[in-house]
Amino acid sequence: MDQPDDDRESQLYAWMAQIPRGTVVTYGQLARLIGWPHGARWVGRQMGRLPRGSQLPWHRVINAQGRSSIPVDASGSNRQLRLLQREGVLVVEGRISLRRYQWDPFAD
DNA sequence: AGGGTGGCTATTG
DNA sequence: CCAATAGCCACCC
Repeated sequence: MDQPDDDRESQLYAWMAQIPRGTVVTYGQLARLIGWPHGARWVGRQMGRLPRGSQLPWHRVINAQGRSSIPVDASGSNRQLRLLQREGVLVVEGRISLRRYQWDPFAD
């Protein structure tokens, strides 16, 4: 039993919109939240295909190792990590402590 | 229609 | 800690 791509997409966006500033989630976590436990890779791909001009916080989505999965940009640094630091997330050796910063959607 | 490829992950050594 | 491995599955030729 599967569901149309549009549903998964809108569910994904809905969850993303809730991720608070200064916190992060993992690809796998989002996949589970939309009821698709093995959809982590698809989630990752979607991050690069977000609607133009969307305000969704793609940068708050990192991998399960607490690292950014995007390549360094032209300036030689990682855009995603810069954005996260700008909102107060501590990045040590290119890594973020999930224990400290991972968003718990059910803690509210 | 079939095989390669990821913005992935949990597990194992 | 890091690296290799084996699952995963929509997408894209």
